[in-house]
Amino acid sequence: METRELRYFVAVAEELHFGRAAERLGIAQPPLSRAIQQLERRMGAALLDRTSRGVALTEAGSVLLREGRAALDAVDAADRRTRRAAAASGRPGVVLVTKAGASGELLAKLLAAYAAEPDAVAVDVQLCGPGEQERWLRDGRADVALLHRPFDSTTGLDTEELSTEGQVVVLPAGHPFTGRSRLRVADIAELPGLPLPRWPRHDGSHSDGPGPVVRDNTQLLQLIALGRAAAILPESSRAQLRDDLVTVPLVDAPSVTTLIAWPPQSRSLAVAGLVRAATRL
Amino acid sequence: METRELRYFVAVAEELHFGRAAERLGIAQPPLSRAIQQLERRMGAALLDRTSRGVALTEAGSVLLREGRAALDAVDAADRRTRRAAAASGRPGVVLVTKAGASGELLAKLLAAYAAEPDAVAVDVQLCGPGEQERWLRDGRADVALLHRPFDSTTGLDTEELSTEGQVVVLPAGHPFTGRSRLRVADIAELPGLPLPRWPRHDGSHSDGPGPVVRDNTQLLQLIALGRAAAILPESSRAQLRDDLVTVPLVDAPSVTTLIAWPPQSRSLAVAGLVRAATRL
DNA sequence: GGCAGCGATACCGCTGGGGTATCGGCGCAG
DNA sequence: CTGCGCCGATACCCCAGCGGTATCGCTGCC
Repeated sequence: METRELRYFVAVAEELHFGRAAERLGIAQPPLSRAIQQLERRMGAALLDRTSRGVALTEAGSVLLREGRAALDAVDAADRRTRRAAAASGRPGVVLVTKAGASGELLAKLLAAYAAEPDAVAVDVQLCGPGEQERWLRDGRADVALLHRPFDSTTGLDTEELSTEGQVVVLPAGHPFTGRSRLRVADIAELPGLPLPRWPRHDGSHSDGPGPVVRDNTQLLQLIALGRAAAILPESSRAQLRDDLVTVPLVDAPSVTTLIAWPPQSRSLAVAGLVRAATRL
Repeated sequence: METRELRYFVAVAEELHFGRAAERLGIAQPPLSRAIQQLERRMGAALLDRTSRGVALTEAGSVLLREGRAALDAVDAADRRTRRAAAASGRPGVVLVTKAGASGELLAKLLAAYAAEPDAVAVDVQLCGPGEQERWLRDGRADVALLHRPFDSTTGLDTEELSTEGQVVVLPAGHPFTGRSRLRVADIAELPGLPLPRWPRHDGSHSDGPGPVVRDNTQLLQLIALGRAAAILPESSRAQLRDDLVTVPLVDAPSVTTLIAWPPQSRSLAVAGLVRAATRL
């Protein structure tokens, strides 16, 4: 199976429409139809159910969609990491990715501790959207990541736990609850007029609910300051809050664990050094 | 990057010889030279150092070898799992792989417990050589495996611990040590005339040493019975020993943990059921 | 019944992958 | 030092197959 065929199939399986998939791939529709037919013939299996009004995945097709995405990520990773190894030949570097606005203090300490090691190399810090770190590791854009359990999935990655912390409720200054010394999750559910915000899912859609839609942390904090929302964040994010916001510990919220993670087949000395520095913090 | 190019490169990188690689790939040598040159041009990086007497990997080349193998495994996995999904359409099955001659009793209990579940599907049990389970999971030949820490690597797999046991020394009946109630690792080192056997490595080579070379368990047990070797095995393997062999507990050997493992992106209900049954044992 | 949307088919041109023959460089035996 | 053998690169040819345009056949809908 060639990666070209896989890319074509994944495009059709995602769009469920040959025309749109062809456009996305930058080719005409007939060659795409032919390529998928040929793939099905070679696999000896129907991957798509064609009706005259569109396309649906068969059971085998949905297996190939899931496995094919993973395979394409692995191929992309091979490509990117090879190019990086070639470009950085001589003075290698390592790419660390983390969610914007999380674990800032810990990251600073980690970078300082690692830089003090004798064989330290340059660390390129990249920020990405929530939940994207795993993808960055799997497709080779990054070599090592900081993740946060239970928000990020760690399946298929090697990890080391770094720290655990509780969560706090973030409220606008002056809110009646700001006098409390502690809150419970049940209290939040009925926070008068302060719904929790809704983040976009990976596909761009949103869950139903009353909360305002936010895209980044600045929006979130602004909405809280305006008295339109509340939020639940890890304790450590208090350091970055504007002073018109108040936090109250949330005693029964799940605690947040920060982990350092890397792709399992990584044999890089630099990644090993970072992990060592991180566990010694 | 196409899988064809990757397969070509991996072949050359493994053989370090264009002629042999071409033969292995079933093509002539000149197209192979051209394909590798084209790959290097497209990657913008030298992957091989050619001398007139052979070939060596550059730094970027060894990165591509490691990452490329992983990518090809992922592509193979997509292919195999799709074919299996298509072939088994309607009544799905699941492939479990384990080392021959290990954890037999536990496996039997697991299969019985799983078969008793309401939505159980057929389980195809495959046996493979030591240390090969990980590969079977990664390239799609199997869906779930029984592994043994610390012998098998679990990097890149999701796992659940099932049981932990000590190890015993296996001796021929009549050996002076068979009277002992316990032994230490230091005692084994100087077992008079009974060296530990040597297993072949993945590449077919052997470590140096006095022990006889063995390829499977039957050979091993026969050699022990003949008084030519001793072995260290997990306690549970006592059940399968011939009665001309005697075991003595080894009190300071690392304990052996049996785990159930599956590929991280697995979303199969059957695998989930097996894992559930296993953890409930 | 006509039309619009969608995937399949027919046909064509040309890129590029694979083959054979041969070259050029280097280590080595004599 | 010279001739030979080994190895990868180059030259050149052929055709499989990919991509393009034009069109068909089916189906749901106004």
